[in-house]
Amino acid sequence: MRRSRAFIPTSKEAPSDASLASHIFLARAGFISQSAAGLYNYMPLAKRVIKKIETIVNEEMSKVGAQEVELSFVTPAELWKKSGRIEKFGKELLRFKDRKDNMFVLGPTHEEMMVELIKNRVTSYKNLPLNLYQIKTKFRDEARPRFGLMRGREFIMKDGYSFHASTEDLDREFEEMEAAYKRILTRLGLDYRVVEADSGAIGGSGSKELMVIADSGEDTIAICSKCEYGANVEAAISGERKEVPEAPEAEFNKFSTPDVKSIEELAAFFKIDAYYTVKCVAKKLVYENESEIVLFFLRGCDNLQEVKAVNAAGALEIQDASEEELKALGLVPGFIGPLDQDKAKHVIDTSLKNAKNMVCGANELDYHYVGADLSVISDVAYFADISEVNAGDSCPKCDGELSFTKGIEVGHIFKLGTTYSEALKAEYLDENGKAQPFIMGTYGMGISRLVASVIEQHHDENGCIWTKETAPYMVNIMVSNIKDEAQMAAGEKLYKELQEKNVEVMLDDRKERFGFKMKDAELIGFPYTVIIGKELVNGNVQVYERFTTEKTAVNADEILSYVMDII
RNA sequence: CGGGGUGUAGCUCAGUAUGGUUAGAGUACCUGGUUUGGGACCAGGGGGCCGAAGGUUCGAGUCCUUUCACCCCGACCA
Repeated sequence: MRRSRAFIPTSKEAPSDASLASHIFLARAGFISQSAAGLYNYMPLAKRVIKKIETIVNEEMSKVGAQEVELSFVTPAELWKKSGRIEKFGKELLRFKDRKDNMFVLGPTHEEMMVELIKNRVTSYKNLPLNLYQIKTKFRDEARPRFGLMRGREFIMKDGYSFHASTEDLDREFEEMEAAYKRILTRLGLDYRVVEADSGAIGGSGSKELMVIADSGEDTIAICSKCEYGANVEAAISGERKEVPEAPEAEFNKFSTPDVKSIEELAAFFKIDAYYTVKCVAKKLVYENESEIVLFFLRGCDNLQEVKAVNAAGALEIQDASEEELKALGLVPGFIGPLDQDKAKHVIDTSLKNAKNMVCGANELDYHYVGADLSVISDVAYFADISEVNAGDSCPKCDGELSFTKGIEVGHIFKLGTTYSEALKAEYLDENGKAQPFIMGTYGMGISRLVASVIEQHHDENGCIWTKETAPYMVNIMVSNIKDEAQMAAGEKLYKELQEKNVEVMLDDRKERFGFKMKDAELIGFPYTVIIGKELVNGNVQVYERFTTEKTAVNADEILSYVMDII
C-alpha cells in the first residue's frame, strides 16, 4: 500500500475521553473511530489486525477439529424466552420488532441459536462429539461501555460450543480448548494466565478465564509465585496457613467491652491478633422474589468476598444492610456474634470451623465473649468459603505465595452441562436408544478486546508496538525526501520486491519531512521501518526496529535479503 | 440504574459569572514559496444553524424551560 493513497487518519491529539493506552493510540493512529457510546468504526488498519487475529483463531480451531459456522445476528426472541434468558439478560438484550410485529434480539451470545441449529440434526451418540464456532459481532447493551474496544456494546467475539455424550468427553474437550486458547494467545505474543473463575449462578462443573496481564485490566486475579495456580479473586482460595499466631488463653466468659465495635479496636482492646476475632458482615441478599438479611462470619483478619457470598447464599444479588434493618431484627451492630443467636441466616467461613480461643460479639450492647469455642456449632451451622484471599496467603496447590495482579479477560471457557439442551429440549439417542440431553461446553474469546489487549501490553509513549503476528503491515518503507530521485527509486524498488515476496508492506511516499514520517510510523507501530534517506549516497539505508527502537545501517544492495531475514 | 460533568471549526479547547461589532486560538486542510534526519517556516485561503427545540429580549454562544448526546464515579457485566 502506498501511504499517499491509504486511509489512515492519524492525529497528534487524542480524543478527550480516552484514558487507556490502547484507546488513545488506536484512535490517534487511525485504527478506530467512535460512532456512539460503545460503538466503533474499524478503519483499514484495524480491519487488517482483526483479520490477522481471526486467521490465527481459525487455524488453531481447525487443528482441534472445531468447525466454523455463522449464525444470524438477529435472533428470534422466542428462543430467549424458552431458555429463560430474556429476563436474566434484562436490558443488555437489545430487542426490537420487525414489520410483522415479531420480537427479535441482537445476539449477545449464541447458546440458544447453536442448540437450535443442531437440534434434530444431530440425533445420535455416533455423531458426537461436535464442536462448532463462529467469529461474529455481538451486541450487549451495556449500562456503561468504556475504555475503547475493551468494553464496547458492539464487539467481535469468537464463540464456540461443543456437544458431548458424556462428562468425561466434555472434560477432554475442555482441556483441548484450553490448550488451543493458550496457543492462540502465545502466538499473538501476549503475556497471559489461565485462572479459575467463578461459575456463578449458571452452575456447571467449572470455568476458566484467560487473562492477559495488564495494569489496566478490570479483573483482579491471585497468582502463585511458584506454580501455575491462578484464580480470579471471585473464586480464589488459599492454602493452609503456614504460621498461626499464638492463641490467647482465656476461659469462656462474657466480657465488658464498652464502645469496642471494630475489629481493630477489638484486637487492640484484648491485645490479640485479629485472627482470633470473629467478624460479622451483614448483607442484604436479593433472591428472585424476596430478600433477606444474612450474617456472614469470618476471621477478623479476612474480608468477605461478595461473589462467593452470593453463591453461598444462592442469591442473585448482594447489597449492604443498613443499621436500621439490623436493629429491626433485634441485632446489635458492632456486637453481633454467631453464638446463641438465630435472628438471621448465618453463613460461616470454613476457616472458623472448630475454631477455638475466639473473641466474638455477645449479641448484647458493649459485650463480647472471650475464649469462645466454635466447635459447638460446627455440626449445625452452615459453613462455606466466603473469604477473599489476601496477598501473601499460601497457594492451595503448592508451598508458594499468592499475590495480586490485574488482568483483561480475553477468554472464558465453560463446562455448561445440560442447562441449555434441557431448556430447549435438544436430545440425542444413546447406545440404548434412550433420549439424552446434550452435554455442552462453551468457549468464548473476545477478538476486538484482543486487539486492545495487544496494545495494552505493547506500547510506549510514542504509540503502538504491534507484534509480528498482529501487525497490520510488517514493513514500512520510509523515503525521507521524495524529491530525491535516487531515494524514491530505491524505495519503489524495495516496495516492489517485498510485494513480490508477499510481505505486507507500506511505502511512505508522502511529501513530508523526516521527523513527521518517523513519528507517524512509530504511532502506527510497524514492526520495521526501512529508512531510505541521506545515507543512501554512501550506499546505506537503515532499518528501524519498533520494538527496540534501534536503527541499524544496512548496505542498500543487501536490504531485501536483510529484511526477509528478520521478519 | 443512582451521583457528577461536558456539548462552540475535522481534532484539542478559549469565550458563557455581568447578553451588545462580522464568534476566536492552536492544530489539521487548500494555494504559493522557502526548507528536507525527529510532528519545519513565511504569506494567503476555505471551513461554524455555538447539540436540538421552545421561550425571555430591541438584541442570545451567553439568561430561562424542555430534550438529546457523550464522558466520569458507582451498581451491573454469559
